[in-house]
Amino acid sequence: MARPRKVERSSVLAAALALVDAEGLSALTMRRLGEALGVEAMSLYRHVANKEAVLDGVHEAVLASVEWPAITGRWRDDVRTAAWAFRRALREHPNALPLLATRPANTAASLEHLEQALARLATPFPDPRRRVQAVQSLLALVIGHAMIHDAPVGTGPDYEALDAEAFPMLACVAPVLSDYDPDAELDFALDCLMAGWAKRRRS
Amino acid sequence: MARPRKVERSSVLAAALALVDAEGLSALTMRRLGEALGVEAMSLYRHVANKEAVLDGVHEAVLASVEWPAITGRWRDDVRTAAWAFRRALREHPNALPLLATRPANTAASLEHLEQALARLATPFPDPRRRVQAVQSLLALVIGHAMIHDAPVGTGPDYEALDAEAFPMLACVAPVLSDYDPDAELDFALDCLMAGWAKRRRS
DNA sequence: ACCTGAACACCGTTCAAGT
DNA sequence: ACCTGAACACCGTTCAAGT
Repeated sequence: MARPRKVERSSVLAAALALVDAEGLSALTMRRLGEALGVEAMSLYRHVANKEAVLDGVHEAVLASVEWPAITGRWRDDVRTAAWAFRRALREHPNALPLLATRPANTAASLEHLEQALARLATPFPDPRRRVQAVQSLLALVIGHAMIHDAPVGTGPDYEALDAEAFPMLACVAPVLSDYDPDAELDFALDCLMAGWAKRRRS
Repeated sequence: MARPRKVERSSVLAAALALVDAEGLSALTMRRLGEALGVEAMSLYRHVANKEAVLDGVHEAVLASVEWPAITGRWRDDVRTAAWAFRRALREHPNALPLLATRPANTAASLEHLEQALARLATPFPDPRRRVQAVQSLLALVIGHAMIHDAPVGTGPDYEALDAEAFPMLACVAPVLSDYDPDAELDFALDCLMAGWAKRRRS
């Protein structure tokens, strides 16, 4: 592949993310990563501690790729645009999603990520505990949404052909699944969550 | 380990889940799985197509382990108890969480899972499209919540020691993080989401 | 019919050796 | 200082051979 010579930590992690995006997590091996950088696998150990550190770096790179929109002061807008910015970043790297379930959140990128999200919730949640609960709920919703909808396609279930006796509820909603819009789903979920927040605020 | 002789698909998958629970996904190898069953690795290929099929089976086993509570007809109660039943099942198998991001949802267990969740939402959401949006939001929230809170501990960030200049929002909420209750967070999120649903219903 | 041994093409990682 | 070759202990998987 490329031949950047002058290998360093940042270029190793960039190559790792590119490899994951292009061919999936299982394609990320030290040997293939070295190959992408025009270097033998063993050379990588000069720049990263081990493969775990590479995975941590990929996780961090994904979080760092979120482009946080400017804060306007209208909290509903700010929460919505921030959620979409996060969702967009995850959509760029669907193959990296499993890392969100295995990497502990103690990197600089993780902290910055949480910092940015918290900043959008200071207005509706003056109480710090509620604010943390709200920010984690919001992030959980976006992460879960990405998990459900960005899985490697494979062959999705054939909802037309399923057994209506065994799965009556699924059969009932099957017609809407043929042209289902995941983005509308997230918008709806954000609407509902924020409506609940607003209601809590008033009471 | 054990010596069940009479190896079959179901016992292979049960052993696989036990191995994942005990030592993590990376410990799940065909050789170790065979060892746990008192058999050589190659024998497993008589019962499962390949390792992918084992991972699919583990995923399915986790979904199938959800103990859906009976439906009472009070939809708020039913949604809440169902969400907690799902959350409890995920908590039993934190090491299997990454599989939720990689396995396509076309197994019998996946369909049954969705069927059960949909059944709790028929009352508040007579419209099928809204019902699907709501069910996916609910599942996304629980999945994301598990991802955020059930990660292999490692060393969480030391919120006491972080740079208050660089992360003012985190510094502000740091005091509440020392005794933070993830369960309360999910309850709060469910409250808010369902309050939003109720409001939508009225309008 | 079911299990195994040997084999192949891969892994992550170490370490002495090269420049 | 940085990279490499050879090596070790592992992988998933195939297939002919055993019982």
